Amino acid sequence: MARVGGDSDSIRRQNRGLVLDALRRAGPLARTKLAGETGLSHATITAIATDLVNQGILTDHDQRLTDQKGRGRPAVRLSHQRDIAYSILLELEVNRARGSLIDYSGTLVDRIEAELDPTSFEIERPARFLAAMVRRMCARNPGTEHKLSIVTASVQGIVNRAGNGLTWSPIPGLAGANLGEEILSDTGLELTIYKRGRLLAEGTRILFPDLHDANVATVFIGATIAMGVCYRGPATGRSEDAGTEFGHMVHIPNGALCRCGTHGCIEAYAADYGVLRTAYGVPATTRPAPAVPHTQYVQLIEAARRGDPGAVRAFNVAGSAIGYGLNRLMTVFDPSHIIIVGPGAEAFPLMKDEIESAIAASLVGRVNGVPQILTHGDEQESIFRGLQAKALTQIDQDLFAPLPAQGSRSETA
Amino acid sequence: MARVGGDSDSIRRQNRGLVLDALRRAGPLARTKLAGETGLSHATITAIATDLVNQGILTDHDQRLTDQKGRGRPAVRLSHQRDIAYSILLELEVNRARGSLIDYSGTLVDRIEAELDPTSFEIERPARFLAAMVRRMCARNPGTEHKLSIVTASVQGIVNRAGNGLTWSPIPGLAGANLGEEILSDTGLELTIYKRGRLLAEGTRILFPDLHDANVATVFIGATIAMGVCYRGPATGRSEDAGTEFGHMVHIPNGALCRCGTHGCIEAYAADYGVLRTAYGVPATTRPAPAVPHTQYVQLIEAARRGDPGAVRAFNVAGSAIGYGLNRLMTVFDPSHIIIVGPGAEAFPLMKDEIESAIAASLVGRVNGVPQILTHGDEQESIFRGLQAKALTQIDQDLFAPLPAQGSRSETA
DNA sequence: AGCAATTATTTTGATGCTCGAAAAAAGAAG
DNA sequence: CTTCTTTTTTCGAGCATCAAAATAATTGCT
Repeated sequence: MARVGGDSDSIRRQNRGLVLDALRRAGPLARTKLAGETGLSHATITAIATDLVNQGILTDHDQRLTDQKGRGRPAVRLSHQRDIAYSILLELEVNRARGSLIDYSGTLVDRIEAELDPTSFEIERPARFLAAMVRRMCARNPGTEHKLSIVTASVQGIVNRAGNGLTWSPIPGLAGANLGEEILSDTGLELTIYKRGRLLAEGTRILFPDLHDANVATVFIGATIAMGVCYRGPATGRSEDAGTEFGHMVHIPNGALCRCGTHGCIEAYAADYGVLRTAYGVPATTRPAPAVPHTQYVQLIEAARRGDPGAVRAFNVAGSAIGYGLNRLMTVFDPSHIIIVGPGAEAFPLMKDEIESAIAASLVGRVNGVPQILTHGDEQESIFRGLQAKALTQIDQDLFAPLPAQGSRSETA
Repeated sequence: MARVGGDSDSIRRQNRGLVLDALRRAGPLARTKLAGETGLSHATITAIATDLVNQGILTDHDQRLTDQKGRGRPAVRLSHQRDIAYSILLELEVNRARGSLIDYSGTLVDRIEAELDPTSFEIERPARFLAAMVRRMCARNPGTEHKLSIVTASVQGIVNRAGNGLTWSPIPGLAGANLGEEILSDTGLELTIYKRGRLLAEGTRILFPDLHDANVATVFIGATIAMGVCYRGPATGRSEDAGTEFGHMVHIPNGALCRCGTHGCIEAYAADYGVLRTAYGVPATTRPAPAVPHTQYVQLIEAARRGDPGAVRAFNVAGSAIGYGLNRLMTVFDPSHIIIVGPGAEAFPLMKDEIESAIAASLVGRVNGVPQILTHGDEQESIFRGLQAKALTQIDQDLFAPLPAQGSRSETA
């Protein structure tokens, strides 16, 4: 029952967090700028910076180089000490896996890519597969293995309450496994799992800096339909982000068959396989193909642009499914902006009218207006950025949380 | 851009908030218990308590009375000083308005009830009507007017971004008015507006203490359909609550006509007027009646219990609308519990099967299971409790935020 | 009645973090 | 070589917390 009482320790953590966070967002900064950015006094910044530099978390080495213009003592810019910590980012998707080793500044150090097929995780348990990836990257980059503080993964599916595994996933063989514990016992490393849609939202927002303070829903349209939301609390000022199962919101009860086995999901109408099914008049009860070649989807977009009636109709149906989904979402979360990412961004003009009219057919859409809709094709970049931001923030917190100061053993001896 | 840096002031506020909050939740407590409850040290509790008692916010007068059993120095219990502040709670609904004057301990001091009809706010501007209510209660309770620190209101409809008015409301004549500013300029009092569904959720959760740490969706079923959610952040530990426009989520595109003017809203199938329309075979395009007598709704429940086919079917349709709404909600917010409040709680057994099968027809429902569904008939109590909790918490924060200590003017003189 | 035991609260001294103001540092300009 | 400007550090307080010791207020026992 005991609540956490604030003490001078929590405030130190908070202010150090502020400093590290400001450096993440704005790049290398001089102490004076940091004071302005964080709202702390110069004296405090000096104290914190000295501490962090002594601990090897920050460095002010050779940062005085550039844009020294006017007179006065030149500013020394602080930046993250790149080699104090490393992190591995794992991206899992239906047909590919990618591992990235980044340093504490966020710079990519090494990368492994692998193809997956439906049997991959029958042959080798997912945790073993990922552990092998981690080990291989450590081996290729000597000196990193002891400084590897965190492993994060992007996954598709429904994450369990504990956050260490999946209760369902479109990736065959991935669900059920308690990835977190298995990897921990295998490699000794903590794994943090994030839903892909959530990272997509977080990462895309980073790419649209103007939307930093906005409520945004990010929709991925491609082989699946996914969504994440970024919410900025009006009173608390706190920013939260979350993944959703938007793609599996029921659009039409007992409707078209979805890959997940349910009937009538938005995905079954708006993902690539759904659009193709509609376009070619394949019965909506037909089991979806495992994967649609990218070129086929692009060709369909071309056909619709040329006015091919079947293709046009297929994108109208998809737009309507997405639009009604957004219409329904808006009763719970009313975003000021919607961003469409992934291959479907190309097809947005073909779906725009249907989406907007479906939104306008709801009370909230009518009263608050249709949110502004933006597009961004490259979803891989978003996911990587999101994962990177999550990992680095978590390292920041881990690093300054447990350190009492330097020279703590002289006290106990 | 400047962030808020933590300082000793913020930590004082936080810890005082902890103390006041613990007393709200657990009633009068001795300093020792308070230390255990808040996690603060005894020394700190003494300092804070002394301060708050000196400021007249808390009192330890005559609280030693009861359950003194064992030996040792008897505990002195602290409680809120009842007459240091008062608050007025306004509840606005389609056909009634209620004002309650409560003291700082939350005790009801006075109450005014009034009936509303569709022309009420044509005759008198809503803000004037409410201001008159406030003034009348102050006049009837001498000594309160200078101690009235806050006015809160429960409203139905869509609250604007600024949070001081409504952009739409089912209460005729209420939307558009900038209630907050009008009341401020009329009475000099700050008005805080809360969506009724949100209070319903917050208040109902207070009535189910076991659900304090759960994610709950509270659905009101009656003359309208409303919903609020209480979310407990897994990582942050922060608890948030929010209102939704669940009742106006589109169930069937271009479906039955809703009171809001849109077609196909859940409300149009599941609110009292919707159920009656279905039961008596009235065309779904018929304009809804302004109000349904409570007895008529109860009679329909009775009829369905007896097995009357039209009535049974009407509740099945309603259950299906609500169930698919929950099904869709769960893609965005996955509650562990659902609470049904209001007149419709009585009809829950008639809708249970439809609701649960609709939830089970979604991926999330299938994978994570159907949430536990509870009922609670009295929605008035929930709203009052929610409003009370909001008002008192806000007073707590206002009271200890701006006070630098006592005797601050001797410094400046 | 008087003293020991027990539990609640307050006092005391120390710690840790912040802040404002003043001082020191590091060049640029003249 | 001196003066000016801007950045960074130092210094002395202020303030809220905590642990431990002291004090207060009762009950129970002799």
